[in-house]
Amino acid sequence: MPPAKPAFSAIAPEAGGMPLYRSAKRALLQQIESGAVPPGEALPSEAVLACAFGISVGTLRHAVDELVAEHILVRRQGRGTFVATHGADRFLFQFFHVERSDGLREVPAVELLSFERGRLDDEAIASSLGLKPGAPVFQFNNRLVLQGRPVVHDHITLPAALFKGLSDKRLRERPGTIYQLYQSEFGITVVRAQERARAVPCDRGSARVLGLAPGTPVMQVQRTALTFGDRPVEARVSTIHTGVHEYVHTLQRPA
Amino acid sequence: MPPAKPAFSAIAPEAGGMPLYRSAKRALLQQIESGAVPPGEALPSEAVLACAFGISVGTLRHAVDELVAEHILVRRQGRGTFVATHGADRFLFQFFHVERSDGLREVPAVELLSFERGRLDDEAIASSLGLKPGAPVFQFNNRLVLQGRPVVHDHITLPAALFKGLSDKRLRERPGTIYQLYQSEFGITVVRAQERARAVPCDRGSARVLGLAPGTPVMQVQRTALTFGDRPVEARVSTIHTGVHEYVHTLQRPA
DNA sequence: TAGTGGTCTAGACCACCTG
DNA sequence: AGGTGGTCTAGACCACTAC
Repeated sequence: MPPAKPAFSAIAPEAGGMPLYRSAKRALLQQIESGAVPPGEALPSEAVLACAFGISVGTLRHAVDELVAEHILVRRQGRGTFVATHGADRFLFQFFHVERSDGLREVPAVELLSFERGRLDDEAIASSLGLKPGAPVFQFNNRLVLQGRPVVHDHITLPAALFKGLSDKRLRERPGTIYQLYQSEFGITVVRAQERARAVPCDRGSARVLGLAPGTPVMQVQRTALTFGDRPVEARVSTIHTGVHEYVHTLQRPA
Repeated sequence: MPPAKPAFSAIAPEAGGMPLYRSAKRALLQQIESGAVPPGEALPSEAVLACAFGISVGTLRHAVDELVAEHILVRRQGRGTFVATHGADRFLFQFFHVERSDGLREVPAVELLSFERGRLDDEAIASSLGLKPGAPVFQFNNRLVLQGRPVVHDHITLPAALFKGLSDKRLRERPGTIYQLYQSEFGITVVRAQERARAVPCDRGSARVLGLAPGTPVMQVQRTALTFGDRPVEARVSTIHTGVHEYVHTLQRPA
């Protein structure tokens, strides 16, 4: 069954104790998650939505405000409110934190080094994805190149159940970023991620990928990428050569 | 002159093209920065403020909403709206990102290892603080201990002009976190920070502090802490032993 | 010109906290 | 009981975009 046509029905008043704007937010999220309003598409206008939900425009705006703050919706004055897409811009500012020491940022060039379908044997990855060891997964390795230098080695694990039909060909021939592929080809929108970083001596595999001597200190970042409802969809181990480039982090949003 | 009494006067309508709620936000920020409403104190009620500014309550709330999102104000239902303070809680969740691999977080025990007043000679630190090389600064070293293990070596540089009268005694005898000291003793509120991380071989100094063999891979995090208006107030180099502990980072706020 | 989101108003009632 | 912030309404006008 293809995605159902959007259906914004009146909000059930029996929602116990929950403020109306929360109910409206949940209803909007549900329609977005279900694919009834695909990424890039415009929602009905605020007036129409408020009427459909049986609430005032101000209350609806409160709900939309929160979804905009979470980068799930994007408002464009005079045009409408749109479901967010994974453009290269968003990827760069929200999910890619490596830049040159002088602050230069660019979209990395990606090379697919290996690709295989197999069964999950790493227990840490299994638990971060909420899977049992032995679950079918795709695993592949990428080399990310910035300013002509290999800087990041990514080892990525995806639950096979969520990415049916993924192949090295589709990965190689994708037009944009990996998260754009997840979204456009598999209907999976990454909305959030958690990362844990360590400094480790570079192992032989990453040393070859990055052109380093084994044992060189590198940053190892374990990322779990999450979709709506904090459901994990990707486990990634990034090995970063921080000679010329650095891992950047701003604590609290810029005003 | 001690901090002026709070003066919330009508918003100048000649503020060119700026929305009223932005003007209100600036006016609130100005009163907070100037110390007219010290950290921990309550603002006048929304009704009073709106009346003083000559705007409606809804518009005032819009301004306050943004300051709450930036952790500059805190709302407490039934009590009032307060200027944020640097409690240990806030420090832990906003500025301290080291936790044990299993997720255990705790407030670190801090030991002051050295303290001196001198002149700035590091050019990178000078530029991050917006100072000229040779400017007078305080520099000191801390060891942070978690679960009985030395985990972080901090090297901190403060502009002497902003921290007049700082001494090793006052640092050692402070009751709470360092940022609480900045706020309560020097009127400096850290609202934001930028960090750049690298993996490096541990140098001799940090190796001694952390009880490691020199050359062990460690994370080196350079932080610039900022106050209102993005003015830099602290430069810090943290050297982190990521054997048992990790550096944690969540991309985008939890819903 | 018509439709969208952006700003703003002037109320209302509720939930919570303090006295 | 009285004051606070939290929610909600039903309008208004403006700025921007598309056609």
